[in-house]
Amino acid sequence: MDKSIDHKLESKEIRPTAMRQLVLKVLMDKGTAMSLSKLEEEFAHADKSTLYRTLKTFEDKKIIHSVDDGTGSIKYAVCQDTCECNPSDLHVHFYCTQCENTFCLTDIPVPTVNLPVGFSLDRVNMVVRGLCANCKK
Amino acid sequence: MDKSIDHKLESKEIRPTAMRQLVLKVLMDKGTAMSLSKLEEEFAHADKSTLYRTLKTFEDKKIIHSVDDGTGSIKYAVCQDTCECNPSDLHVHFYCTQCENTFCLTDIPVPTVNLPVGFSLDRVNMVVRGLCANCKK
DNA sequence: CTTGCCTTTGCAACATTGTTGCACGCCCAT
DNA sequence: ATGGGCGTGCAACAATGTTGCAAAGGCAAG
Repeated sequence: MDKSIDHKLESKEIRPTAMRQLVLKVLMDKGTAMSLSKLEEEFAHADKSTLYRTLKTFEDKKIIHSVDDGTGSIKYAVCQDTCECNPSDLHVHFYCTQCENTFCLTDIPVPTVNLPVGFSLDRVNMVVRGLCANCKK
Repeated sequence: MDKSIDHKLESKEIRPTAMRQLVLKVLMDKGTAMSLSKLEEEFAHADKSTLYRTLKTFEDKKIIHSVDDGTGSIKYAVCQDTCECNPSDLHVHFYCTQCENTFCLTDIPVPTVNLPVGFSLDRVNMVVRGLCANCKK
């Protein structure tokens, strides 16, 4: 198993079980955000609740973040190494309506908006829908 | 029944049934976006699927728009009179984590973002989470 | 090595939301 | 009045997310 996987897990104080190594590896290799059901397909033998709790653990420990892309199932993607999941770490996500992949546009921070007087900001979810570069051709 | 309700329905070619008049009235009076289950509470006697299809009809005919605020249930709010549900009509939504209301910030258009080369935009969902003016006090 | 504890896993059941098929009733136009 | 189309109500269902509980695994102290 990849050393960097173990290191990533241990650096966030997550015991590197076989399951967790595999899930993290798949998420890192995939490049796009994945849903729980997609992970279930990937590991045909793994149990749903195990995967579910694995994702929750990862999210709590901030090695992945969740995206609600409007498809009805929450997607998960690995955080940048420097990510602390603060508002300033938030980036725009892109959902391709054709290939149905959800991308992290890590280079594009969520624009700041001037909220009405009295409103305070905690977190922002911004998802752009459209066609990705591959599907647009 | 309010004349303006009927007029609104007919101007979008929706037959003004009693159910539809009531639902539209509640949505207009409420001020915040409502979910299907919230509507069910409002009309204790109405059937879920009727409400569901009423909302779908309204959405198709563009007198309401849907918001996925990340709570797991889709909310619906009446469109501005001038709204055609185009990208340029899109505004930011705000979800208050305390009172759990979802507001249309119709004055705040969704900021434009510079997508990576080759990506094309269809629609944007932008939801800010935090505390509203009422709950912040 | 064995024991005991804590964590992780697997199985099952469940809640919620959203969705659809079907039959009935209503209204309108012919 | 009557036939067709639309709207409604009931029921069942799919998908997603979530939890309780018991078994399996790893780790450390004895």
